[in-house]
Amino acid sequence: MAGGSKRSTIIDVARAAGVSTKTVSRVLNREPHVKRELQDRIRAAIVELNYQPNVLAQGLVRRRSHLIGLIYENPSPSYVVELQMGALDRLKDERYRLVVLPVGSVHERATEIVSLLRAAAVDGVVLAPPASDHPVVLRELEAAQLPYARIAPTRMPEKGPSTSMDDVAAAREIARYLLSLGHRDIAIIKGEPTHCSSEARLLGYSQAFADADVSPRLDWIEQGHYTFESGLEAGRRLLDRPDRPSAILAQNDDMAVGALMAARELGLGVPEDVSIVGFDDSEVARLVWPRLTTIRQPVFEMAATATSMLLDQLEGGSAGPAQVHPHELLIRESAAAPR
Amino acid sequence: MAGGSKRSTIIDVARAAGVSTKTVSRVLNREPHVKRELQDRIRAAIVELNYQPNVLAQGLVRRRSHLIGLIYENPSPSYVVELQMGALDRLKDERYRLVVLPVGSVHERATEIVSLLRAAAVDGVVLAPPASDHPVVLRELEAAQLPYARIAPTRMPEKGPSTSMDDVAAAREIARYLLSLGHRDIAIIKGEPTHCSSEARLLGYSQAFADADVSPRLDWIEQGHYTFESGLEAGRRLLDRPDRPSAILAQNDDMAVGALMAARELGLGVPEDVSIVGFDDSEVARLVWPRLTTIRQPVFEMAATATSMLLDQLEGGSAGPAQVHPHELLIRESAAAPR
DNA sequence: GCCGTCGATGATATCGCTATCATATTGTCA
DNA sequence: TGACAATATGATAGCGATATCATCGACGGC
Repeated sequence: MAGGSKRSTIIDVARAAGVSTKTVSRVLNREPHVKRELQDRIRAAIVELNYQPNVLAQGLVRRRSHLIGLIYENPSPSYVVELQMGALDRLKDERYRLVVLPVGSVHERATEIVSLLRAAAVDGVVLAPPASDHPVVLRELEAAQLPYARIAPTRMPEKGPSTSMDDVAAAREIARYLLSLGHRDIAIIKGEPTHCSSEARLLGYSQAFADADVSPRLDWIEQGHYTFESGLEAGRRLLDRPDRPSAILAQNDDMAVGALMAARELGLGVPEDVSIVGFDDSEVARLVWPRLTTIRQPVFEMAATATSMLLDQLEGGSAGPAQVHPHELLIRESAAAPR
Repeated sequence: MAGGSKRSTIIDVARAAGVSTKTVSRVLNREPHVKRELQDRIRAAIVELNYQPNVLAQGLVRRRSHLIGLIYENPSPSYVVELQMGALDRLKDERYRLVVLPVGSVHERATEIVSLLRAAAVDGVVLAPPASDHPVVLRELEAAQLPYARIAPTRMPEKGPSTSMDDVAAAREIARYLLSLGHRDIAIIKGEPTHCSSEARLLGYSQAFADADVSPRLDWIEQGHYTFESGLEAGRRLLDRPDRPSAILAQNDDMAVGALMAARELGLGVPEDVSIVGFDDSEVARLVWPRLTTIRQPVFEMAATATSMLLDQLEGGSAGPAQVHPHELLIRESAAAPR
């Protein structure tokens, strides 16, 4: 192998092949009008010298860093990893790279996000909830002319390209499932209030209740934060009372697992004494016992599509319409008919 | 706010402040020999124009992209996220950004990793297992003169800066714990064979067995792959036999949860009928019931320290000695004395 | 046979910044 | 007070690529 200790430049390649740098550049970028024979000679020189173009120099002149940012806040590892995998899957054969930019709280530092992105020199950004729903973030992004694609927004559908699932329909579906099992005393554990998805899911639940002529009890609606701990506490409050519900709708799996744990603490069997369902189909949903009945959220697909949309924009194409990915009700063992 | 649609350059700032670009550059980079009054004027111009230096241009001239790569293969989301959080925590106040580079199988594409890194234009790379243990990867990295820092290597301790935990001692400790509860019929579920940690942990187990004069049964050693599914299958094989073990040492938590599920399928109570312990203290360890007795692996700390070591190298400092972070035996409910 | 077009190549400016060196201006000490 | 160092600033040349424009043949049509 060529063991040169210093990286070779386009000039070295040009010299080795006996042509101008521009011609090398033409070959590199697959521009037309270079004779076959010359191309071969240049390609050989590139291999010989183990040449790889300097991405920074390319970026400087093309005004493009080939860096894509991914903004998220979600604390659930499996959600985050799915998100990243989806984005990376789309980037695999491109020369774009992914810079991860978790933000402690999008809500609190919405105005800082743009300068974070500018400092990171990304060409564009994929926004996961709740950043994808934040008006300030979107406004600043537009002011800074930074292309973006939104994952699972619930508001302002006209703003920028987006990929989503139908949160309302999904929530309605899982609530209807509980109702179909015969449950009428159904409690709800809501997610983080700053995430709009929690409102959308709540709406879906209410629609299902209305369809079944069941009126939800307000004192059975608990506020959580999409975390295991908040689910545990909410579960304790709901289940440790004489008039406890026969089923719990948790707005994500982590909280559902928390509620599961609360039931266990109180000696209640799931699903015999209380049914518990989640939302997301995160990894734990399959790992706990009983395995959670839940809604599979197409996180990977949404991330991949959003990344695709962003790339289209960066390459000068059009945004394309919002794309909705299908969800799926996964029936497992954590819910059954009430006794 | 300055609403200029085009980004301003250092030239604009220089013009606005009535100085040369070099002087602006000096202020930007905190070089000495600029009068207080001038500094203030330049800073004001920077704010006024909302100027942020072009990272690509800086990188081109400084031969530095300010990008750090993170290579990992581990399929466990909570491990990956911990790793990233640790690295990001250290990078928070630096101007380096993190590019995530998951690799399907380090073992299969060891030689491609360097060209992947060169294409990504990273200044250096943090290697998580098993890349941190792979001789080919390390050799190629050195040939390419790409600085690296290793997380949790088990071999070749002299190669490059590294942070680790004492896998052997940790494994010995958790095995000793099972022995101290009175278990003698102990099975083992091993992890991915290409990861050296699985050998180290096995060694630790054997040391504990030897200390207690217990000889391990070879037919109670199952091969897994650090995944839930492999743990489930191994658990089924181990527990569905007349001479089943009274305890299982799983080499990570995902497999331990799999074994837990297998026990449940077979109607065995944990820990009454069989004790199961894991390794890692990943998120699920606290979410399942019974919660897993396990070893807390200081992943976050190792990642943060490794990143720190890499940064030191990049800034011209020395590598520093290998650093060992303490692990911790976490006693929860999944293990008890045998009946 | 002349002009226009297209194909193939090279020379050079430029992207936005920093390094280097040159050039004042001031301060210090024998 | 002169010499020399230290401070303060600017002019200019790159970093390594690409874009633009110029150049030079070859070809085809009338």
